Order: sequence, then C-alpha cells, then structure tokens
Amino acid sequence: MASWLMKTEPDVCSFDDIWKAPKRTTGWDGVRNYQARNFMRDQMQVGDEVFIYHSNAEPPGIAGIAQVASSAYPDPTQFDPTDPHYDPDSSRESPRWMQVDVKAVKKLPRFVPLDALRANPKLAGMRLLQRGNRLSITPVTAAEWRAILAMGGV
DNA sequence: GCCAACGTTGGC
DNA sequence: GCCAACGTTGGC
Repeated sequence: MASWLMKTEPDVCSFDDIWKAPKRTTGWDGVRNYQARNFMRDQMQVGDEVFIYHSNAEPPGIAGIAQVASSAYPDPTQFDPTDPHYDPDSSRESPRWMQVDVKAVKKLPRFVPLDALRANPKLAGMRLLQRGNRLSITPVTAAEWRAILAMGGV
C-alpha cells in the first residue's frame, strides 16, 4: 500500500468538509497538472492512505487522514463550461483530466503545521518540503508517514 | 498583496 | 526544439 499527500484549500474543501460529506467521501476534482494526474491514474490504488494538507491556510499543515476510495475516472468538471476548471480542449471521447474519490478516515488529534514539518529532521527529504514544490499530490514514504502520525498524536 | 518558483503556451 | 511570455501556486 502506498501513501500520499494531497493538498486542498480549506476555504474550498477542508478535511472537515470531506468528513461531513455523504459517506465521508468526495471526488477529488479540479486537478490540472499532468504529474498529479498521472499519480492518480497510474499509481493510486483503492485503500492507499492519504494525508489531507491544507494549503493557502492559516496556518498551512496536515489536518487528517483519508484513503483512496476509487480508481481514477474522468473529472466531470473538465466538460462543464460554467466550471472554473473547464477545459475546452478536452473531450468525452478522450478525457484529459482524471480524479479519484477520497474518503476521510480520521482527523489528526493534533493538527501538524507546516513549520513543525520543516522542523523535523526526519522529514528533511519530504517531497512537500522541497524548495519550489507546487505539486498538489505527492508520494509519502513509510518513514515519513510514521513520523507525521506521531506528530499528529496518532 | 507580494513574489519566487514552476508549468504551459505559442511564435519562430 | 528553443525560449520568452504568461498564468498559477502557495508561503509569507
């Protein structure tokens, strides 16, 4: 089983929003980056564990644990001209953008802020923390996963 | 609101 | 295929 970190802006969709959604599950739509799409399409498996990270937040950081709840399927927002993520160059015959479903599993007893992640030497190599990283979906190693769980009080 | 970093686009 | 221009991300 693989582990991942997925960024979301809590003003748009927070961990609590996923928790409160029907079946605690939401479609992870709106990804418009090929590398992130390829992670979902080619590598994610149902049951993979996911940290939900709040970006553009005060403070930014990891709020909870989720799991991948579906394999990848076409993101419907790419076909909707009224949606901000509409992509006129995509087609239903050959969809460009994919999404997975994500199910909330557990809120971390302690929110783990970005500055705490940066301060932990065990996480020095973490993809999220590398200079200039903007990727909204990144792999998490088993050691990183364990270290962050401990920081979050699990 | 600023701006560094990065991905994408499109002219050539 | 190069690369300048542009748009976006996301911490601060």
